[in-house]
Amino acid sequence: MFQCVFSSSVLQPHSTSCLFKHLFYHSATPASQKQPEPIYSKKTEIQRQTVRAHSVKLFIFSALQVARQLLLQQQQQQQVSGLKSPKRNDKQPALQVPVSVAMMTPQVITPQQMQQILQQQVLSPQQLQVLLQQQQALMLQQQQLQEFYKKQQEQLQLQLLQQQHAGKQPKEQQQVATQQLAFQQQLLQMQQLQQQHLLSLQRQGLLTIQPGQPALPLQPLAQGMIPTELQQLWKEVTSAHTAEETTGNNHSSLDLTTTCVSSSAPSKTSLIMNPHASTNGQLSVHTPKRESLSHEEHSHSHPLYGHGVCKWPGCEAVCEDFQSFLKHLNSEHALDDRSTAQCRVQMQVVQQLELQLAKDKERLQAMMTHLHVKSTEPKAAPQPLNLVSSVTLSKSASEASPQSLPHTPTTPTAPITPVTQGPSVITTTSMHTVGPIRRRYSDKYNVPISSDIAQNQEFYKNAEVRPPFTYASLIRQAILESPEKQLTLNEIYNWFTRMFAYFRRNAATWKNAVRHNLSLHKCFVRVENVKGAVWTVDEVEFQKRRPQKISGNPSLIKNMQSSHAYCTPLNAALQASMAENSIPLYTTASMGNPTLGNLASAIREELNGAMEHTNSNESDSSPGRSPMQAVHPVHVKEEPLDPEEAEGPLSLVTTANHSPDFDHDRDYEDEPVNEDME
DNA sequence: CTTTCAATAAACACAC
DNA sequence: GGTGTGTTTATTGAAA
Repeated sequence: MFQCVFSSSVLQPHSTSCLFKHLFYHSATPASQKQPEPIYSKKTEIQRQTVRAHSVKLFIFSALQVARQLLLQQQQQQQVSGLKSPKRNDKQPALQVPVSVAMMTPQVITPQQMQQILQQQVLSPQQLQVLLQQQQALMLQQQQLQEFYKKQQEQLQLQLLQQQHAGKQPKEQQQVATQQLAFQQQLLQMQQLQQQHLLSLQRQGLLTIQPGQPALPLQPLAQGMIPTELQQLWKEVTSAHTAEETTGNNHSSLDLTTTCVSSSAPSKTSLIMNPHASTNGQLSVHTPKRESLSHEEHSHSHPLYGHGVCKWPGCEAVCEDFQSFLKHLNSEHALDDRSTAQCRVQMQVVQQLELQLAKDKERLQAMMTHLHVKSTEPKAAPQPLNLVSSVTLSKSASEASPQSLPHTPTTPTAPITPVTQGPSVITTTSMHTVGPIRRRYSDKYNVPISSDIAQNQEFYKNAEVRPPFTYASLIRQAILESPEKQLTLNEIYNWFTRMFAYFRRNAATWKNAVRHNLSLHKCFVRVENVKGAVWTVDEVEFQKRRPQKISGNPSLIKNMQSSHAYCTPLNAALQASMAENSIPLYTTASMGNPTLGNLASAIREELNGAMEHTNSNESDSSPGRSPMQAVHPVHVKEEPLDPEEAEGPLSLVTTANHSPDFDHDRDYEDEPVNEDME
């Protein structure tokens, strides 16, 4: 099947529809064949998907971490239930709330569902990042609730034992029971919240759940007790203990993220909910929790608050202190459809990833092994990595049945690694696009082109993802990567096709674009020689036009400039890159934290405005280089074809001094340019 | 809403 | 005449 990919790369369709036909012929879906989509709709779809790809990168990468946490949580939960449940079954069945079961239930989200989620493209990468943090916070909270519950149960058992022996202290016991009840209530409400999130998600169309799909969360939650029952019990108990519970320490009781876990002796206070919360059937758990976090010490640990900025997805409102943040949170991010929807998405993702985690790990391992071996392998035999094969498979699958049946995890046809049907498939599927894009691709995310290309080299080579850079940037990169800083047009072509699978199709289109850019931009200087002509880069010219095209997420830029906050947003971009491509192998730290080297390099490059990277493959990960150092002085001959521009050492009009085979895997490598030039 | 920028398409010229 | 290369213009869409 991946032959199809490569054949289509060889194919030079005159139009996108031609390509579509080609693909559709290989597709099993008659339905898709019936849709003669207009070219421009394809274009927009393509660009949507290309952008989406970056979201997906982040999405998958971060979610893996969450899934890991989830697994931990599950283990703990098993411990809890295994240890505690048998003892207490007969005594207080009403208190047998399966802690966090709802969250852990492996509700299978199909790749299609995920794809649907992702295709909505409602969330920017940054939003996803924050969302994931939010999700992690939720998980953490549940975990801690769980632990606390465990401790409460232990305490209760202890007291029950004491009572059995001494037959005293019913009050204490009741109090503990009350605490547990309250705790369970909180759990329940949390899960209700989650369910509500999911529902609103569905309502918004963020998530489409097929009828046949397993129902999502929260059914297991009430396994031992139905909500109304809990409510009733809660009312009863709280009415009995109102006095002591509502007195002083609401915060300590609710401060689950800190106190309950850290202190071995859980607060004896009640886990009472906010009074106003209990009046309303829809208790918002986070409201009391947020308030409880009003301690300064907690502010920095709040996942939605950091560096004076609200980290709610897409918000980033500045809050001077934690209190203002809380106000902001409660006012701006109330329990509405949007926030709940986002939360739901993450829940689903995490649950899916939980199932996928083991497989992905294995796959990652295989990929690492595989790619490490072939890192410098020429592409004479462009054996499609598993990535590519998965692209192809997923493409066919998704085209064949966009929504019908989930990918079954049983696709072990791949020789080395199983072709996963999870995020990676979604990634490649959603970004698998055909046809030209009329889009302004201006160095997305502010990730420097050389870094991005270097980090995602393998990915770009194998996945038909449009690099998020302009033609001008790419051409420049191609030229600068060459030893002589000059390339013939054909060599530029070859660089494009070699480095980017995306440019293995629609050759007429993008080659025209390349020529157009070469001619149009003053930064590209044509130098003639006997053999023909080569193109060079006038860096001054290039830098002149660069400030205008700084686009990307403004918040990203903003955050990147604050040295403190650069970790999160830039991280998003880097993680996005790393998660999507096959490179995490080179940066094994990527599972937890992106490599600081790359980070620093990226930041440095970005803050320096623009700097050249020559052989980005090796040099990009080496920090500590100044922009000037990056410029190549070799074989540079000042020849101000544009005299008004060639004002500095950056003028890179070079001589036609070409070393023959700087490019081993190129078709046209045997075009040594003569030394002399005119 | 306007401007700017980039992508795309296409016509044309020229050389081989 | 075909092809590759290079230039130019126009259109379109996205973003500022």
